[in-house]
Amino acid sequence: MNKTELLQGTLDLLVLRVLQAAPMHGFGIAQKIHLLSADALRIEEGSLYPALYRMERKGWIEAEWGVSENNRRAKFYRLTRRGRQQLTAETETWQRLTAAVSEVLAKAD
Amino acid sequence: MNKTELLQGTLDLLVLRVLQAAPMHGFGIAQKIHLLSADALRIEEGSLYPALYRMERKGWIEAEWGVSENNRRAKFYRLTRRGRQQLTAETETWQRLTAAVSEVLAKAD
DNA sequence: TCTTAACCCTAGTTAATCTAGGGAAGACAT
DNA sequence: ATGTCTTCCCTAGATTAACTAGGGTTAAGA
Repeated sequence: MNKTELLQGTLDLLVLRVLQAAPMHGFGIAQKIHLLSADALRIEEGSLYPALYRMERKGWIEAEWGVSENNRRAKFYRLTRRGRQQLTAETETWQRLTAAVSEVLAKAD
Repeated sequence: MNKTELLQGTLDLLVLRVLQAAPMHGFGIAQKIHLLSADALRIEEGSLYPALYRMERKGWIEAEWGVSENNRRAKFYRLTRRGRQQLTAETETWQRLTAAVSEVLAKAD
């Protein structure tokens, strides 16, 4: 079935949402998503870092090097204003599309 | 934002579900999804036919040529037993993943 | 000193969907 | 009869997200 453990298109949404709560480094973002989803969502680093780079390039997030809770060098990301707008838009799209799929699943007969 | 009007990975699920309700030809499947979703989901023919071909190759659906309601030559698809199993599995995956995403969206703070 | 864990990164692959076409044939109006 | 519209099917090539499968550095702890 799905090799990807993620619905394509949701990674950006998840990352934006987590960063809205608080600035965070990449590794921490992945951990938080994993934790909040009760193990259901697992973000591969090979997916995450390219995604962060993409989003930075689009101006949705900004990075700054710092030191993590574990005293490691880490790159902290935070939402920009455009990132907040993007989050709003993607959240709406997500709601609309999942509602639509649910409708089809429910009413197909 | 999303250029695709679909969450990737949901097309198979939608098609399987519609075919579970009744055998149908490709064009009709697209119409039915469009209708049931109240215009929110639109399946491009360039996405649909390759998807039907993939699913037939995987043994989830079977095709037979016939004549449509409008007296046109049309290829009617129906679910196989394995297609029904696949539908069950994909429905579960869908529920699990959307629930997980919702959790993250809700509890990130 | 060695291992493990925390952190970051990238090249290349895979695969789903879209774009942008093409074509045949029935229906219907003129 | 001609032309146009609609229904139905199909495909090549592009795009792009996410994955696989690596690689590397450095702090902590045994």
